[in-house]
Amino acid sequence: MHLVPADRADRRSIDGHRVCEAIAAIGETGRLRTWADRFSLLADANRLALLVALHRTGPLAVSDLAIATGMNDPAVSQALRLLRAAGVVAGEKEGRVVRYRVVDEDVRGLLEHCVG
Amino acid sequence: MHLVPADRADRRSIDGHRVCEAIAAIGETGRLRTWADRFSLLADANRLALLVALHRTGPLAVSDLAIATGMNDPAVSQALRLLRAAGVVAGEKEGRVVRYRVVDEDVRGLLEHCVG
DNA sequence: TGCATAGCTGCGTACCTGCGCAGGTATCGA
DNA sequence: TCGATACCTGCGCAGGTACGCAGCTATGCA
Repeated sequence: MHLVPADRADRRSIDGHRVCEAIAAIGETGRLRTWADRFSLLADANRLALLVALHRTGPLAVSDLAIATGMNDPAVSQALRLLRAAGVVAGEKEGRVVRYRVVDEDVRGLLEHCVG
Repeated sequence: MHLVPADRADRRSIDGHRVCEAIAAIGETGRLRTWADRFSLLADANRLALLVALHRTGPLAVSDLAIATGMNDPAVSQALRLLRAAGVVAGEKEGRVVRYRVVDEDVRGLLEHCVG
């Protein structure tokens, strides 16, 4: 196996065989980047609290989320905008109330995995 | 249930009952913060690549990790220092080579969960 | 038609993060 | 002993992030 790209083939390795194994383990970087972005969305305590609340309680309004988490309204709105842009949550407008819910299955899986 | 803290009890809620459910779902913020910190460690594509390589290949030297990921040596060293400080990886010195491995079981679980 | 409410947006600030560069320390071979 | 190697550290820069404040739009009620 010669999995080391040409631009770094001249570097001396401690164990070339294991380097190739590691490259194979890493696989395509695009997939890792996707997961890193996902983790990045969960890497903030406030956003994580919003997601856990939505995941376990079901659809919730923005101001209710603000009360539950102790955040300010605009902060909740901005966090939800970020999550919505990433396709993690979706909001449904009912009159002047917007109720959000988690729609990304991968994120649901992560939430289940960490907070049961 | 009156789970809304006194400092935000005056805010009007859309559905007070669901707010209390959400607060119960969030639970103690310390646990969420711990998980957010964990996710934060996986939220960088390079760090994630290092962890995946270590998880699936086993103990690896710093320069081999640098070759496998295409990172610079100091960047790998700094990333490993961060992960080591968080108790996620541990290094074992053999002569002038330091081989790292993943020691945090929760992180191992996450790595299994996302990249198999 | 007024007015309060629910939510969104723009902007500025303070903070954090990742990386490259230069230089330092420790170990091994000649 | 001398040099090369493997790794670590300090520093500075560029870029990103989260949040508060002020202001906006839209909906519903009296």
